[in-house]
Amino acid sequence: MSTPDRLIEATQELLWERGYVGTSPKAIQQRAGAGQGSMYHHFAGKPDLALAAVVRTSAGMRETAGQLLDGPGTAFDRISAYLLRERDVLKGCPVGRLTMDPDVVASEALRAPVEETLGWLRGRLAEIVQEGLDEGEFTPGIVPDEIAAAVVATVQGGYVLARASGSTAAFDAGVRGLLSLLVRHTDPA
Amino acid sequence: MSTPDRLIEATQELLWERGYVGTSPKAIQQRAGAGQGSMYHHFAGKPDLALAAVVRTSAGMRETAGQLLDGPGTAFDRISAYLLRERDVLKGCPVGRLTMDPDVVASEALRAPVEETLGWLRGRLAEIVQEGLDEGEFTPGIVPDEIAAAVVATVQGGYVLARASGSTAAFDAGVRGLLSLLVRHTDPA
DNA sequence: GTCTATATCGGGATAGAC
DNA sequence: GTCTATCCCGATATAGAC
Repeated sequence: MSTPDRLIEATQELLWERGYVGTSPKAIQQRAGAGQGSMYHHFAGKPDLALAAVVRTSAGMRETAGQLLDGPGTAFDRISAYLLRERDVLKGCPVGRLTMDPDVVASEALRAPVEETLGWLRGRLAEIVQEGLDEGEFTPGIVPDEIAAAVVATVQGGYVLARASGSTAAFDAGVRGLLSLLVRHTDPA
Repeated sequence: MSTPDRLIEATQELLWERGYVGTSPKAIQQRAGAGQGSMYHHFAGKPDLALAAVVRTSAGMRETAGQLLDGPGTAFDRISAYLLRERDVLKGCPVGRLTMDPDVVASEALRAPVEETLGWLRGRLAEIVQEGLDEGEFTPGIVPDEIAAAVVATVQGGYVLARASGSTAAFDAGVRGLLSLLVRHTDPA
């Protein structure tokens, strides 16, 4: 792999583990096996490198989620597939995590891909809920955009509960709770 | 207010705004209007001060949430009151935020109050759901602990969505979505 | 109790040799 | 392209005067 690629990948990992504030250029260089000069040759600095990493991480998340949401089955099936997919729960969400970073939120450039990605996810989920409504799969009256927001929030908040307790149990409980509420709105006819 | 109190309060604010990694002793001193020597006289160092701050913030959150959860009304009313309470949404949760801080999660001492507080909240909500089940207010079959986890996760994840988009709308949408699913499990008889 | 001085280290980057 | 040298500043304290 090329040096820029290794630098970006190392930055992706470190942003996930330690956030923007907690990630130093030196740590990036060491993990990438690249020297100081090499890093500053390819990238303007920490913000530049972070942007490249965030963009790549965001694209990866869209790819992963998209596959599940575009998959086969009913609307409920696809939402379930997204919620129940295997995750490294205790590591949290590499995209959502960034919203707790003051420097990321303060930077229009860095926040943009985060907003886009989570916005896309909500939009895609809302479409699926709408499809379910159209098919008569859900009880009329629920609002697609609200259900979509609740689904994404449950996942993002599940990470918080899991990390607080040091166990994935809380994440699973939240997901099951949401699904148990949603399932009763399906029409098995 | 005493100097230690001002130091703790300044630390509470900074931990909320910038997290543990992003908060420096110097910043604390400046916000508290205390000198270097003064801070190190009253507290052993940054971890010690942070612990005092986290404990106090946790107690405050229990106090606030407890009042709403112990309030009047049906189980659904009290859960609604908790979800719909006024919040500084874009600031996020001062307790949940800490779970994204690697140094907090790595420290048994610092993580303990976070775990306790969120655990207490889930437990209290689960009790209320159970009361609702006992009263025949909810459709049988839902699992109190799971619903409780979903409720707390929706709030914590709602903060993430709000901060990502720079708007409180996503938080509100998620909460309304969850309530819309829950309300249909109530028995208005 | 609070102040100032001092110390060490790492963050974040630039400069110029190779 | 990559390396090493160098720079400045802030993070996180300790020491000792007042």
